Amino acid sequence: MAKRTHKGSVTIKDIVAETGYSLGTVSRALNGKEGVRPGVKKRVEEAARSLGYRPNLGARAMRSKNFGNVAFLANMSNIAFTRIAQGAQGYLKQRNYSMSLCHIDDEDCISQIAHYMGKQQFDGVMLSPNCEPSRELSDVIISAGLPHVLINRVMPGLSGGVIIDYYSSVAEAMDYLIDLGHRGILIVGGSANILPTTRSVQAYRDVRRKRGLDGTREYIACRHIDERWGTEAVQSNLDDIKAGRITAILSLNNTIFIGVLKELRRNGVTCPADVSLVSFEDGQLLSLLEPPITAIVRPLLEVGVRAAERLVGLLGEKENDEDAAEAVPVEVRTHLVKRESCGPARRPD
Amino acid sequence: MAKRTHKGSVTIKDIVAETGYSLGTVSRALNGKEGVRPGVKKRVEEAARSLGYRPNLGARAMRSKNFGNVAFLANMSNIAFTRIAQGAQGYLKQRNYSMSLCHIDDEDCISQIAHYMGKQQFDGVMLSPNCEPSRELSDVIISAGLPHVLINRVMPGLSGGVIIDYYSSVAEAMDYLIDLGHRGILIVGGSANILPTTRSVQAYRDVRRKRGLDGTREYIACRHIDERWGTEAVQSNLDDIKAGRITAILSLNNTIFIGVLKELRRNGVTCPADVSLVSFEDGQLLSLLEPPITAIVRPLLEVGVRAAERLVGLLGEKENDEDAAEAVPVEVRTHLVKRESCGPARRPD
DNA sequence: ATGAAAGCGCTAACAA
DNA sequence: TTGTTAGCGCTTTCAT
Repeated sequence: MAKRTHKGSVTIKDIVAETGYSLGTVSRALNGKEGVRPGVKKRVEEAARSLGYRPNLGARAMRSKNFGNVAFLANMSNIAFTRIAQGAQGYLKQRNYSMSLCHIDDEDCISQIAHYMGKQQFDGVMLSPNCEPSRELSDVIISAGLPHVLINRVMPGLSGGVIIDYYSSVAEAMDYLIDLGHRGILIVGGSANILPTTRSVQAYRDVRRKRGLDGTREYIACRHIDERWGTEAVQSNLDDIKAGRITAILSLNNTIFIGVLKELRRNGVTCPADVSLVSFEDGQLLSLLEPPITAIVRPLLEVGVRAAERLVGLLGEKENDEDAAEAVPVEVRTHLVKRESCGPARRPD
Repeated sequence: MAKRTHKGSVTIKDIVAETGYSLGTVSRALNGKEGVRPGVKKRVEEAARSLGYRPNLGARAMRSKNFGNVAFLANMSNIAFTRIAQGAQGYLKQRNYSMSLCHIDDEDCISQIAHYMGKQQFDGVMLSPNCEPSRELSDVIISAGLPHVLINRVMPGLSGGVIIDYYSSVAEAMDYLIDLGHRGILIVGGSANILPTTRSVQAYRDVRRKRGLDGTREYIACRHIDERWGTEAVQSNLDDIKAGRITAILSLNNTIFIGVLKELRRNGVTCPADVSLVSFEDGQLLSLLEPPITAIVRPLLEVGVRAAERLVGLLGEKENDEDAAEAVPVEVRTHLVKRESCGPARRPD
C-alpha cells in the first residue's frame, strides 16, 4: 500500500524507513551477505517484498562492477545461433544472469563488436563473428578487457571457447559418401577463414588423401553464409555436376543448402540419382524434403549451455588475467543422420 | 596514449583533466546540449575520442532515467519472432537504442513478464506473450509503468500495438479453398484466446456463413503453438480426413504445420489429392516441400520495424500518461502465395 | 557560457 | 552485528 506510483520506484531507502535499520544493514541483508542476524534478514526481506522493492541494477553495477548481464554477439539471421542463444540463456537464467542478444551484421563486424564490448553493460560476452579472424579483431576483443567465450571460432591470442567438432563430422560424412562410390564431392560453405570452414576443408582433404583420392580433383566453394552463395556455387560447378564429375554435394550450412537445392532443381538435377546431398541441419527442414536429406546434426542447445558455463566460470575467476589465455576449447560432437538423399554414385558420362 | 588499461575505463573526469574544462561543461558538450561554444565542444569531443571515452550508460541512466535500451519479450523458439526482432533491432539501432531480446516460456509467462518489466533497465518494451490475455496480465504490464507495444496481441485496458491482419489473410485463403470446392476445412492453430487465433477463427466462421456453409460442420483445433499439437490435431480428425469429410487444412503457424504434415504423411494421406494444405509461412520451408505449400506470407521484418517505431514514439511523448491508451493498433497486411498444395476437393466417400 | 555542487541508488570500507 | 560515510560516473540545478 505504501507502493509508490509509477517509475519513481521503491529504493533501499524506503526499506530503511519501513524497518528502521540502516542502509548498510539493509543492503547486506538483501544481498545475503554475512553479518546479519537471521531475524533482521527476514524482516528486511519481508519489507522489501511488501513494498515491491526491485534493485536498481544500474546503480548496483556502478558500485560493484557487476552487471548481472552478459552479451551474446552473432549474426542472428543464422537460425543456428538463435538455438545456441536459447541454450545459453537457459543456463544463465538459472545462474541469475540475464543475457542481451546482439545482432551483428557480417560487414563492418569489427566495429560492431567494439561497440558492444565497449558499452559498459556486460560482465562478459559470448561471440561468434562471421568476419575473418585477424589481429585487429583480436586486439579489439582483448583491449575491451572483458571475459569472453568464442563460439565456433579461433582467433590469434584468444583463449579457446566452445567449438563444434566439424572435423569429425565432415570426415564421417566423407567416408560415408566415398563408401557409396563417390569421388567428385563438392563442399560448399561460408567464409574460408572461419573455423567451421577451415576444419571442414581440412577433413575433406585428409579423408580424400587417406582414401587415395588425392590424385583426383577437389571441389571447394566456401565464401558466404547465405542462400545466394549456395545458388552461385552450384551455378559455377554446373558443368561438372551435369557431366557426372561431381556426384555429391556437402553443404556446411543450412541456409546455403537451400540455395544449392533450389538451383539444382531449377536445372533439373535430381537427387539422389544425379547427385547425392548432405547438409548440416539447423531445423526441421531437411527431414521433410523429398527426398529427405542426410544431415549432420549439431547439439546446438548444448553448445549454448557450454558456452554460458564457460563464461560464468570466467566471471568467477575474476582477476586471473593472463592464465585463462591457455584454456583449451570445449569440443562438441555431432552425429550423422542418414536419410534418402545419398545413393551410389552415377558413372561419369 | 593516456588510454587507461583494462576496465578501469575512461570517465568524464579524465576528459576534464585533459581539457581543463569543468565537469558540467564537458557533460553538456558531450550531450550536444546548448550553452557550449562550438570551439569548446570540438575540443572536448576530440579529447573524448583520443582518450577512448565511452559513456557509462548505467550512471547516465541513474540520473536521467533514460536507459537507451528497450526489451523485446516473446517466445523465441517461434522463428517468426526472431525475424520480427530483427526488424525491430534494425530500426532501433538507427535511433540509437539498443534492444535486449528476452525469451519467455509459455508457461508461467506472467511472472516472467513481471520480472523483465521490473528490472529497471528498459525505457520500454515490445511484447507478445503466448499466455491467455487476462486482467492479471494487463495489471502487471500497466503497473510496471513502462511504455509498451503489444505485437499480435490485444489485452483489456492496454493500448493497441502492431497486429497482423489475420482476419483478411484467413478470409482470403478460405475463399480460395471454397472456390476450389472445399467444404470441410480444418483450421489448426495456437492458444484459442490469443489474437491470431481469435481473428482467424472469426474469419473462418464469417466466410463460411457468407458462402452458405453455416449448415455444415466446422472443424477448429486451436491449442498450442508447437509441432506436437499439429500432430495431435491431425490424429483426432483422422477419420474425417480419411473419409473425405475434411478435404483441406489451414494451419495458422509454421511449426504446427510441420506436425500436421508429418502426421498426414505417416498415415498415407496425400496432398493435394486427398487433402489441400495452406499454412502461414515463417521461413523457406514451405516452398521447398513436395508439393510446394500454398502459404500466407507475413511481412515479419516490417512488423518489427512498426513496433519499434511505435515504441520510440511512445518514449518521445513521455509524460502523456493516459492519452496513449486510446491508440489504435497498426495493422499489417499479408499476402497469399498460391502453390501446388491446393487442388479441387475430392468427393466424400 | 561556464563552474560548483548536489545527488541518482547502491555497495564497501570503516567505525562503533 | 550494526551504523555511518564516501563515492561509483553521470546529469542537472544553481550560481557566476
